[in-house]
Amino acid sequence: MPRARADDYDDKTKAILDSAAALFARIGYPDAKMQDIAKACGASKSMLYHYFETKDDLLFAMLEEHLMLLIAAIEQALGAAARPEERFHRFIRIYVQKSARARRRHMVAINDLRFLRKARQVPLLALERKVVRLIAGLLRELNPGLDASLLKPYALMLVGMLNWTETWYRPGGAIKPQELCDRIARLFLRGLLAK
Amino acid sequence: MPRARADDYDDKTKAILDSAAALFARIGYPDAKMQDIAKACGASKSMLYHYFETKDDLLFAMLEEHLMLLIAAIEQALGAAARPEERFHRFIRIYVQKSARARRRHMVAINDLRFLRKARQVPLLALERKVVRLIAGLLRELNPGLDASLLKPYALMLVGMLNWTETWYRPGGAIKPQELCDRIARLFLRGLLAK
DNA sequence: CCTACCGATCGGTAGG
DNA sequence: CCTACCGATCGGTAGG
Repeated sequence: MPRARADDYDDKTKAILDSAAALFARIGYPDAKMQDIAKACGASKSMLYHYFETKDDLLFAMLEEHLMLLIAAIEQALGAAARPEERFHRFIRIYVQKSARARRRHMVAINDLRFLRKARQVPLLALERKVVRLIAGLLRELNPGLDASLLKPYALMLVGMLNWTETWYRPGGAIKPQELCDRIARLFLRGLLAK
Repeated sequence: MPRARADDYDDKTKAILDSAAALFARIGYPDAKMQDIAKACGASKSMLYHYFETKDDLLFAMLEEHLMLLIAAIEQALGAAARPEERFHRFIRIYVQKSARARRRHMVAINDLRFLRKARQVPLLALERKVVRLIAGLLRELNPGLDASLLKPYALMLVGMLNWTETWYRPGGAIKPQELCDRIARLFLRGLLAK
């Protein structure tokens, strides 16, 4: 009979992913060595390989979990019983006002997904496209007159603006997160709806 | 009397940087080996080290040249004798409708600058900040009533939208480059100026 | 779960 | 004696 999994197996998996995400976000996936991740979470390199078969598997698990959580959060915001404008604001807040933990993972998704081999990227890119589809659907509600072929391009313009905030915006600075969300939402909405 | 530098020294330098930029843009700086760059431009690895002391020097030279050319092009577009709105459109066109060569370098600037060590990043980050300053100055002309502390955040929102196009926009697709530029410019301008 | 390693491979450099 | 390279290989380190 195989030995039961340790009680704290899932906790340790999360701890490893948190340490790795912080390291990947700071120095990037290629420069983050398994040795460094191990030290950061008080484990041995061998222990890491007990939880993840390869370094790529670790990155994949991190990004898959993050993107699925992000999609679930977006779907919840978009499913609310409210006017499209209100749901748009909710979406922006979900996307920008993430926890520090989610922000680090989002940076890794933006910067380091490309270091997975193509076959491993495919399911993650499908999740990213689902985010774009959800946004495009919301834009259609906001501006029913917009040519359908332009919904995704506009969604991607918005995603670009939002993702880029990870490179320059610091929540502790002069602009409060709520204000940033409002300004981005208003800029985009007015631009989209202007006659 | 020292032997003169080979006549084609500058040509070879450019050929190396072009091959390296294409490779960096496709697979990223860390995975692009000096050996691969050498093969791509029909040179030996030793020849590369004759032109660039280290791999980092090669990346630095590529990005410094690109950012200085970009700034020069932006300054020319902004210096034109025309209304601010017209100069804004010129700026967007400069930034989006780059040559394939410049697009590859821009992708490298976005994705791989972080793999230089901190000290080497500093002068390049200063050039990037100059781009933001130039845009912020233009936004001030477009909307003199906007709080000065918001000029750079708005400039960065625009930069995000523009830079992100490198990840999804293909010039050969359904949307012509000129149309993309017009849509981005109008979206942002209307959003910025809406009452 | 650790130390001790391996097979492979890297950026950079030697002699000529 | 210089610069411009080449073929070969170094010391060190990575993931596993």
